[in-house]
Amino acid sequence: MGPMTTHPGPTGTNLAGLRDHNAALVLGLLRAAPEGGSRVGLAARTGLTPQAIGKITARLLAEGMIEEAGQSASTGGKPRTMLRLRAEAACAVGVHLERDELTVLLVDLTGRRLHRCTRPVDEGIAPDDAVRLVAEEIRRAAEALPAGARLLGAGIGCRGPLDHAAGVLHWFTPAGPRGSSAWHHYPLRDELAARLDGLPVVVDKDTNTAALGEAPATPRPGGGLAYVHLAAGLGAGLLLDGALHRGTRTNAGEFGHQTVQVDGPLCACGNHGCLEVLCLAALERGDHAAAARLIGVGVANLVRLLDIDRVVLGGRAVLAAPDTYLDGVTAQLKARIPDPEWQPVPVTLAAAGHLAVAAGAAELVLGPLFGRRT
Amino acid sequence: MGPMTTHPGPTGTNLAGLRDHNAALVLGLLRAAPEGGSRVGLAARTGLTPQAIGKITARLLAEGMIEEAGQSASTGGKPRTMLRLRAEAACAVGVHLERDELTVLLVDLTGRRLHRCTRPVDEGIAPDDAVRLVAEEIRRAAEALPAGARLLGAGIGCRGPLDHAAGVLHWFTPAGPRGSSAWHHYPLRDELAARLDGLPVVVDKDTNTAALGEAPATPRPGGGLAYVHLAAGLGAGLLLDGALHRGTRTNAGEFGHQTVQVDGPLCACGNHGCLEVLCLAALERGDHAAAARLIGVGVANLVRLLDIDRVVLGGRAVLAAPDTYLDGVTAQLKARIPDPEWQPVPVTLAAAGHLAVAAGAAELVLGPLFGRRT
DNA sequence: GCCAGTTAAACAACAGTGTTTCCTAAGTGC
DNA sequence: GCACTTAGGAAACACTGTTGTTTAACTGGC
Repeated sequence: MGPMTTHPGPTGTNLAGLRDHNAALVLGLLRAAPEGGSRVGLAARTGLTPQAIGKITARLLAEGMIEEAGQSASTGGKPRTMLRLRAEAACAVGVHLERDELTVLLVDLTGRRLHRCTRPVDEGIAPDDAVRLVAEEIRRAAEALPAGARLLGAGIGCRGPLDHAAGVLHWFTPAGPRGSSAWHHYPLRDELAARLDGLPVVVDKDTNTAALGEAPATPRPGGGLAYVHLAAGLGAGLLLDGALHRGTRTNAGEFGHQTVQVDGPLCACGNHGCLEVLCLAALERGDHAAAARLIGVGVANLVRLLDIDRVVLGGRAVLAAPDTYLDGVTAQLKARIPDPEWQPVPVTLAAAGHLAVAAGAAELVLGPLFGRRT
Repeated sequence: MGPMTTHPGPTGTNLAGLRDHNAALVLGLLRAAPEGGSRVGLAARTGLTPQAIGKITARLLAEGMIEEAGQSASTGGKPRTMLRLRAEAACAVGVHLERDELTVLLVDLTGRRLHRCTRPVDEGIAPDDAVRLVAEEIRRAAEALPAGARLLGAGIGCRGPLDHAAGVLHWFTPAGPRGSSAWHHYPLRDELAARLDGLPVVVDKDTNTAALGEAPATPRPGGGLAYVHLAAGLGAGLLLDGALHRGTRTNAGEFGHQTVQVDGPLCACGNHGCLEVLCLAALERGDHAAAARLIGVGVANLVRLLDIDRVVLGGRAVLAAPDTYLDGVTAQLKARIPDPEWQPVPVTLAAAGHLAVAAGAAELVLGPLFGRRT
C-alpha cells in the first residue's frame, strides 16, 4: 500500500465501534429531549429494531448513564417507559482562558452548571504559571462533582491561532502584535493534562467553543451556525452539519479579515479594507451602530457563502450594547439578502452570555459522548 | 419520543452498515492508489486486522469489484499480493445540463471516460423536452457500458438554485431575471428517473459537482477545497472535510454575492457592492485581469474564513484566459494574506477543463460507493 | 542445496453486534 | 370480563471483526 503517510486517514470500524456509535446516538437523542424518550421512540428515530434498542438501553442503564423516568400516557396499550439521561453520571469542565481573566465551569451531562469560578489573571503571566492556575481551579471545580460522577475531561477555549489537533498555542505575544513569546508553540494540552493526572484535555479557539455551546440539540442535516465574536478582535466560529469546521490548521473563522472595501485602509494583518479594521475604528469612536452595520455586511457574506441557518452574536463589545448589534446585524441581513429563496436567518445573542466560551468548551468534551463529530 | 419530525436525523447502524462502511473504506483506499494496494497495507491504513481485511477483500473479489494484480517485491518474506479496483465492474453517467448545451459522460469506477457527447440545446426548450433529450443521451452513453458492468446511476450538474435533496429545480426563468417559468419547482430527478426505468439520479449545482470532480483521492481531515466558477455568473463549490457543503437549502456557494465594496454599485440581487457585479463589469470591458484581481479578493476572504487548502478555477470565462486568472488570483492571495501562519494556498485550473461539471456529476454517484459522505 | 528466519494469507474457533421469532406484561375500550 | 392493542423481554440466529494457529512463499546465511 505504498509508504506510510502521516495522515491517519479514514478508519475501519469493528463491533465495538458499532456499539459505541449506536450508544452515542441513543444518548444524543435522549439529551436532545430533556423530558426523556421511550424505547419505541428511540427505535423509530434511529431506525434500529426495538430489540436492539432494548439491549442498548439495558447496557446504558447498567452503566448508570441513563435511568427510567416513569411512563407516558397509554395510546391504547401498555404505556411506554420513559428513559432519560442520568445527569449526574458524568461531568466535564469548561475553561475560558482570556488575557486578563480565567473562567472555569463544571457542568453535568445535561450541561447544567454545578460550579462556576471567574477570577482575574495577570496579563503578563508566564505559561507555566497560567497552567498551574488553571489546574488549581479545575481541581477546585472537581470538588463539586456529584458522588459517583466521573470527570470526563476539560475543554479549554482561548484565542487563536492555535493547533487544535496538537493542543498547541501559536500566540506570538501575550497581548500584542508580532514577536516571539513564551506562549508561541506552548503545548497547553499536554502541560495541563500532565498536571491533572492525565485527565483528557481538549484545546480550541474561543470562537469555536462558543459556537459549539450554541449548537442545536438536534442539528438539521447540512445546517450551519455561525457564532460571531466581537471583543479586542473580530472572529467567528463555524458549526457546519453539526460539527465545528476548523480547517486543517485550525485557522478557519477569520471573519474579521475579510475584505469588504477593496481599497480600504491598511489593516494590521497586512491586507486592505478588512472588516476588522473598519469595525474597530467604529468602536474607537464609540459608534456601536456603525460597527453593527459592518458586522452585518460580513454576516450577510457568510450566510450566503455557507447557507447558514442561524447567527449568534457574542463577545464583550456585543454584550456592551446587545440590542444595537442585534438590530444592526438583522437589518443589514435583510437589506443585503432580499432574495426570497433565503428566508430570514434568525440572529440571536449568545444564550450563555459571558459564559458562552466556557460553556462551549465543556461541550468539546461532552460532544463525542453524544455522537458529535469532532 | 414525542411527535414525528420531518428530519430523518441521525441513524443507527447494524452489521450490514458496518460491513458496507468497511467495504467502502477499502474500495476508497484502492481507488486512491491507482497501482493498487496489498491486504497488509489496507489493514494498516484502516486499523482493521489482517483477518478482517482478508474477509472483506474475499467478498469484494467474489463480487467482482476488485481483482488481484500480481505481487509486490518481497521484503524478506512472502511477497504481498496486490489488489486493485476492477474498473469495468460498474459505471456512472455524469451530465452537465447548461442553458445552451448538454454534455453526457460515461465513466468507469476509476473515473476513466468511456463515452462523451456534447450537443447544443435550444435555450427555450421545455423541461419535459429537455429531460427526454437527456434520457436519450444517457441511453446512448449506456451502450458503451463494458460487458457485465452495472450502471450505478446518473449525476446531473446544472445551475442553481435547486434542491439537492429533493432533486427539484428552482429556476425562475430559463435564462433571465425573476419571473415564473416551467422550470420553477420542476422535479428533474424524478422525471428523469421515471424515463430511465428507475435508474438512480442525483441532481446538484454545477459548482458543487465541479468541486467534487476536483476532490483529492484521500482528503486531509478537516481540509477544504473551493472551486470557483466564472461564466455568466460567479459561484463556488465548497468541499469541506471530504464532503460537499451545500447548506440546508442547497444554497451554499453564493460566492459572487459577497460584498467587497460596502457602498459599491447596485447588483441584480438587490445588494450593493457584490463581487459579481464588479466582476461582470470588468468582463464587459474585456478586462480579464481586473476580473481576476476581484476574484482574488473574494478567494482570499474564502480561504481565510474556511482555512481552505486548495483553490480551483473553472468556467467559460476562466477558460478563455486561464493564465490571467491563475496569476491574478494567486497574486491577490499572496498580497492579501501575508501572515506566515497561512502557507501559500495552491491555485489551479480545473483539471477536466470544459468537462469539469460533468465529470464531477458522475462522482455524485460514485462517491458513496467509496465512502464519501453525501 | 538446504534450512532457519520472515512475511503474507488463509483456516478455525470465538465474542459480540443487531435481527428474527416468540412470548409476557400492561394498558384501553366495549 | 374479555378482546384488542401496545411495550418490552427471552432465546435462537446470522453475520461482523477478532484471536489463535497453520500453511505458503520468499530471503539469506551456511
